[in-house]
Amino acid sequence: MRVEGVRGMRDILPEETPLWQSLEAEIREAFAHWGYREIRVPVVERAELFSRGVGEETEVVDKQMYVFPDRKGLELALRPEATAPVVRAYVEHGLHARGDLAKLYYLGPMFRYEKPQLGRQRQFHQYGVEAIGSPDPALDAEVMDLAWHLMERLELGREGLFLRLNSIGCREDRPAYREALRGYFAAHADALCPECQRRLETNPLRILDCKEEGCRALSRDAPRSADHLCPDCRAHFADVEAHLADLGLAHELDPTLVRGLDYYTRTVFELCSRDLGAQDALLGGGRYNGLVELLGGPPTPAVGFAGGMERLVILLSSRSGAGGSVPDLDLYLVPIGNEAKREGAKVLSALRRAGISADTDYMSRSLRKAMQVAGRSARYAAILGPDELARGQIKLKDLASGEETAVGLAQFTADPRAFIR
RNA sequence: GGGAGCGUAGCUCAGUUGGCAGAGCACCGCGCUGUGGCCGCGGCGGUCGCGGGUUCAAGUCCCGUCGCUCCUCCCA
Repeated sequence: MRVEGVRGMRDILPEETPLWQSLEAEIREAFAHWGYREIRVPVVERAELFSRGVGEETEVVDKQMYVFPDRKGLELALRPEATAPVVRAYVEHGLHARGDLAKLYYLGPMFRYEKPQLGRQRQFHQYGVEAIGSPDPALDAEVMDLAWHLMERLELGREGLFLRLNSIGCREDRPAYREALRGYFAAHADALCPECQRRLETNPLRILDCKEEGCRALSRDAPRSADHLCPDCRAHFADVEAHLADLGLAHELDPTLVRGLDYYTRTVFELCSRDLGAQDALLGGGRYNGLVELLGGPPTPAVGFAGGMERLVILLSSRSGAGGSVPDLDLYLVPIGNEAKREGAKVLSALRRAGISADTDYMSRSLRKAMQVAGRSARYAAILGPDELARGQIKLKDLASGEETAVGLAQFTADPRAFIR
């Protein structure tokens, strides 16, 4: 009986891992240049962290979260996003006590139960930053600048990218806006889906990103959040736009952009690619000035974003010139006969300890076949047989030039770097 | 959540009105006894995604199921 993998959770095979590794390295380096330090939080959290932090009514929590009781009945969840866990850790470890801006980044798997397709898995990988502790609109802009830079660094270029921006106001603005929405939608309640008729009471904001066609049609003419901002929020938004202009970052105002998570306040944004199909969002984020307090910390403003690794992998691997097999090994040992094989194992061990990547055949291949393997996987072949053993030598063959030289076995193992460049 | 398509060898895919499951690549061996890349010959390799049904006979037709992909939606 063959046991298969779980739907929506995929293996990243050795052919792909080099791309993932270089991507991770680029992300880490970019984040470090912007002053962020890595934080690693657990994959499993209490379910209530997300239902309270992200919002009970959000699609992510309500429909997509993996929730399960542990052996003592505690409700746990596989994290669907990392902002809430990072803020939890920030509060729990008193990072706010330093009275400074905490600039944190993370990288890792997230879990959402939804229909898998290209660029959307149930286990997927996100990278993201959280800057916790400042309300400065310049910081909003800096975070977006970092997002842009990351794409430039990956050579995804500006031409296929665009920045969507909106402000959804603060908690004080929300009631008025909510009432405006409620009033608007209530007048057309019979055209709403049953789900949204319920949302009319619980969370009218969510109606704006309902999937039903009827609700979407109504949403197009719904009141806009940007028209319901308090003076402070309006000023903040204007400052953010001014700073973006200073940094040379073009953006599109999108009044329907509300983002799927409840914790956002004021600034929300998405960085999208015109080269991806339906899953065009590369990264999204915004300000969340109420979350730290909501999770038990002092009132603390914050901004951040998160992006999907899978979508970057799609873009990067689809562009030409990706891949191409370069030999992984410095040297491939080809022994002839049992005695050579035993002696060869010692040689290999010495080479590896000297920092030379080396391997040999364990498949009982013929000499010819072993040479073939050497030819495609290494820069040098080392041939060790009865003749060489009798002379205390080993033959080194440069597989690119075909040039072959016999060297003393003892000298070679003592200082292999003198022979392998 | 709604709609459509596709699952055949490790990989890419053929498979006719239902009639002996194939090719290329990869892998292994040989030509070439201890030397890779080119070439030739041979070989290994299959629960035809899974489960039922129709039929003398199913990879092929029907139903279900699982998986993948695409559109829509959402978003990362």
